[in-house]
Amino acid sequence: MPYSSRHKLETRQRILESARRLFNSKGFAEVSIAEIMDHAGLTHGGFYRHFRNKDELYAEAVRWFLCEEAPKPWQQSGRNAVRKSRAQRIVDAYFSLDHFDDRESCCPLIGMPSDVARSGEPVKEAYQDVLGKLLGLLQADLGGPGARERALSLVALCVGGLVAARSVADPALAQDLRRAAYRRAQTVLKARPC
Amino acid sequence: MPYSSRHKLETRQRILESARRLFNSKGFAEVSIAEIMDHAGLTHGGFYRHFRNKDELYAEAVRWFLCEEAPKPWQQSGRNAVRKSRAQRIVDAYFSLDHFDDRESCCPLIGMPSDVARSGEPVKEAYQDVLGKLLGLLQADLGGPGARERALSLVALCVGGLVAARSVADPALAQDLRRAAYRRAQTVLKARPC
DNA sequence: TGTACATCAGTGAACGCGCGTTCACTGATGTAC
DNA sequence: TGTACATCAGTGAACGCGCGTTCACTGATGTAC
Repeated sequence: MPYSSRHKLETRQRILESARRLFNSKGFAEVSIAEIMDHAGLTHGGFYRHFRNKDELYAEAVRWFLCEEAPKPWQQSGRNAVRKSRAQRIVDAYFSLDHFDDRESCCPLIGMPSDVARSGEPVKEAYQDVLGKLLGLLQADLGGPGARERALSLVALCVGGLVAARSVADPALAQDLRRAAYRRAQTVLKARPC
Repeated sequence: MPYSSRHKLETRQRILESARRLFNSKGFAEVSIAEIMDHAGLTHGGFYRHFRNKDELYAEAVRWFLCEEAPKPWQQSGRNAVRKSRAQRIVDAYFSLDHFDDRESCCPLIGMPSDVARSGEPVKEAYQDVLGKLLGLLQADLGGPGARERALSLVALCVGGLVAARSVADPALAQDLRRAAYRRAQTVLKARPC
């Protein structure tokens, strides 16, 4: 079996990374396989050595966000943010202006939600894996009896605050939405529900 | 000028209604002009008597949700829900299972957010008109100094709670997300931020 | 160690298809007389 | 009131294009000897 399996794996990962970025910023239907392969430094024909079809790639690309070597904002063990809990750091990173602006590399939870809602089960499962990961991190960190409930509403605030803000024409309104959701998330983080 | 202007307006509205439903449930790129015209009882060629192109239709279709004769859930003056404030009724309707399930006729805020985020200014302006309408209703009803801030976080919870729930494979998790966001919205409705 | 071979990742032309858009035409109907 | 006409909403064939997918081929490289 020539071409080491390591070589094939690396190529596959380049395709996935290229796909993740393009799907995130342009959406499923607006990205062609040729474009994805081109960004991965390949030609379109080779695609089918790695994936069965475009739909399979989509599900894998969503999930790829979890496996990616590149550190997620909330995984950077913030050495200069010693006082902050991990949940606090996750929420800070999620609502940050950088994350809002980064259409290519942002979390797929905010990059492609309505496309996923209209996709098949495999894609929704991949989305759920990402959402479950975030939910689990938050819940574990919050602890206590209401942890899951609080984590769920934090996820809703994260997704809604950024998705709505991105879909609005006026930048001032967008920032108001993002910041209001962020402040509300702070109250969820800091206190049990009133 | 044969064919009364009333006739042309009615045809235009049939196209908009058809487009709104199809864009909501399938997304911008996944719907063809022929399909929209077919659902409106017309053939594709006549489309360009009413709209300049598909993009223009998209923006108009988002905005059409506001003008539509069909009553929005939160506009039904609930005669049998006398005790509830209008803001309360809006939030109840928004998070209802019916609204969650209705992919065709749901609010475009939750039907097409990520498509809109990737579209041009006219589409974002239309989305903003809808979001602004909801925001204004909530804010006016809440009243007081923190009203806008609370209304903004309610919108984030509405959008995030339903959009995330729709993109997840496990129905139980979807309902957990929807209900947790709803309960959190109740605390925002009932009390000033802690 | 060196060589012949088999494998299969990657190439690029080709395919059929559906799309957005255009256009010559039809025919229903408001208006002028 | 009745009729001829002009307008333009709606039709459906046609266009060029880019897409997902297939396939015969190339050539790099791991393995067997």
